[in-house]
Amino acid sequence: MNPELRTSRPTLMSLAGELGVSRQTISNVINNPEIVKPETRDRVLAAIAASGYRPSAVGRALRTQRSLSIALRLYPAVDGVNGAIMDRFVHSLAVSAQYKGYRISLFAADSADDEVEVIDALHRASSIDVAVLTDTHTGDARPAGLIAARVPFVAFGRPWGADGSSHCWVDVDGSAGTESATRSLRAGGHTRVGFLGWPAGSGVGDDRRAGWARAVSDLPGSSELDLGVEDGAQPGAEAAAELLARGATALVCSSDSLALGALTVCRGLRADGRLPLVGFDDTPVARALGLSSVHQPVELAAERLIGMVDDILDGRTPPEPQQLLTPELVLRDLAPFAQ
Amino acid sequence: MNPELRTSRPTLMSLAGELGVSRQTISNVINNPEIVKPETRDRVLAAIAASGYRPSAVGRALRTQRSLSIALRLYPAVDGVNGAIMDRFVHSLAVSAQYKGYRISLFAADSADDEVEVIDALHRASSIDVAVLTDTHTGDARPAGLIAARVPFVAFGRPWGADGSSHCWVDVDGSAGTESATRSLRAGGHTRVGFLGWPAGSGVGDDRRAGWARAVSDLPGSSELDLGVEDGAQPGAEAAAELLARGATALVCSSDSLALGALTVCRGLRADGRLPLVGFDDTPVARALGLSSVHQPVELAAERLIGMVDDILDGRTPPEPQQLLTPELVLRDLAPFAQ
DNA sequence: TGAGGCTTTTTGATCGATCAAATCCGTAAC
DNA sequence: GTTACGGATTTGATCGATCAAAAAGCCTCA
Repeated sequence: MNPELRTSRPTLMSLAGELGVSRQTISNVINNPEIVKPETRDRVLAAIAASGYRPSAVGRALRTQRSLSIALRLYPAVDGVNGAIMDRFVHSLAVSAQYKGYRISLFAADSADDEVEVIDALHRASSIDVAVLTDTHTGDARPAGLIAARVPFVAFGRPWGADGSSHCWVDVDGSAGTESATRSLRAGGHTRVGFLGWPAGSGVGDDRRAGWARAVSDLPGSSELDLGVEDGAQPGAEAAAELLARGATALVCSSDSLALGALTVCRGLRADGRLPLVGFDDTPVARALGLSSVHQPVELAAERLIGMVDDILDGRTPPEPQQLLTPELVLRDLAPFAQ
Repeated sequence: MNPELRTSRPTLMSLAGELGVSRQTISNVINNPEIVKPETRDRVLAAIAASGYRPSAVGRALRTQRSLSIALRLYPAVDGVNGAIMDRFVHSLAVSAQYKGYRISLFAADSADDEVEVIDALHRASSIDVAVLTDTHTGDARPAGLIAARVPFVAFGRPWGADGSSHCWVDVDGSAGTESATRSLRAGGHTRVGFLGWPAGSGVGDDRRAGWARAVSDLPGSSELDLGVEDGAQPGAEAAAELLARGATALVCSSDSLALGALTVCRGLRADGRLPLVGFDDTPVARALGLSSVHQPVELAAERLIGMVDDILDGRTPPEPQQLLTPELVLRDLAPFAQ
């Protein structure tokens, strides 16, 4: 290790020596100001400000047995337009965490099992107090794994298919988003609204499909206007063409990737500048092209998750351990250059 | 704080007691295995494995004065197609850091000054050992600020306009990327290759422009085929139209955002499936659309930066404190749906 | 004068590791 | 048979904070 870098920072002891008070008094000024005599407090605060003293997070963590760090797995950049939603989430989480005095500690993993293993290892090493799971899916083994390892955690995403009350989570109601998108298209006069989604079986995908289905349940023949394909622009374009051939005049998609693909095919459907096409996730591409999309309130989700973390670590039971947030439909006119 | 969560993890002391050896012996097995008698070592290793013991990162950090944490500022998700490059970088950094035993600690900031302040505070609190700067630009005050605060750091990006040897950095040679893109278009027969970039003045933008300029310096009249506009698809489309009007038959762009805008305008220039149009950053959108682009080796950059961090913290002088990496041109045929 | 009850401050112990130095032990040399 | 040596292991001190409890200071009142 490099000794040159060991800039001798002030410590409770060094500050106490200079000030002629005990270390505990300074500690109290920081953690329990109300029990210190006002004059003493002011004198100490001035000295703290002058010296630039900051309590060592390490010393504190050792004594209190709290690292105030939150583990978050970073997935490899996905090969598609989506994933941008995760950027926003990670940033929001960093902001909320910082605000409440926590730090986000990143890690990478090769698989779900590996993820649990890494989290467990970080936790056993007291590097982190708690983990945040993202991208929950049907048959997700991570919650059970973490419970077995006794690592506290919260999830961004419902425990699809499993018991929803076994742990804390926040999720966005995707079906509300697609339902709102579908009804908006119907309000525009469309009676043949198709759904361009993923193959049945994924929790998120089925949920988004369900919202569309609710909104078209009174329209006969709608079940033919439902296609499930792999995510991506090319599959989206092909499936969109098929849906139009079956008579659809408007489309709701499970992702902006699919919508991007559908864009070209749907150009003919344009009324005014707006396309009867709605994507999902409100990614930068959708904004750039002027594509309508469903916007997830990830900032809010992050804030709620950090609130739960705070409750858990302080020994409180989160008042609302499971929260479903409502997304917002963003309607846009196609960008001039894309028309 | 919640006492229920204090699962009493094994410690050096508890393990030592059960095994009948001293704590230091176990410590040695972990940190200096070669000085421990093989039989003892095996016995200790078995006990470590059985108990699931992991050295407390906190205890270790307190003693060694090294947190093994690296600060990284997370920018708000930018409103554009770009920024995706940062995703890849952050992920790569997490991977490389983890591999070398470091952790990435995220934080958010409102401004450059705030960023320096937060980093300094984290450093004074011993939460981090070192910081990684990204998005360096002309007139960047952060390096000087961190040097003044005596916080070690490395940068992803050159110190544009400033002394390049004052600190460690890794950057990608943007001009080599645009030059290669331009030469590739010329090899395809084009003699009127335009450059669609940003207004002069930004280090990154001027560098990318310079690469194009080098590659067309022998073609008279090329200087008219250079436009600088704000980043974005709409400005890109408008500027592309103007360049074509001036006689350009091929375009090299400073970003995939600009290229996305140019895409529509350039459709007529297509020869076979490939467009004489090259973007920059190789973002997911470019891949989705089948747009040629310049790919930055961010994984390598991250690896090199972590290597430098490792050198700095261990008191070594990095053998190559400033590194310029070469990007790679990725040529693609337009996706069928986008044609 | 000094005992009692506050408020305010200080002292001792502890969290879990590593460094540095001391001790232990078996073997070889004189 | 004692000394010296080198490998293996153990002991004491320390990193920087907080908790818990003791001590000190101050005012009141008998």
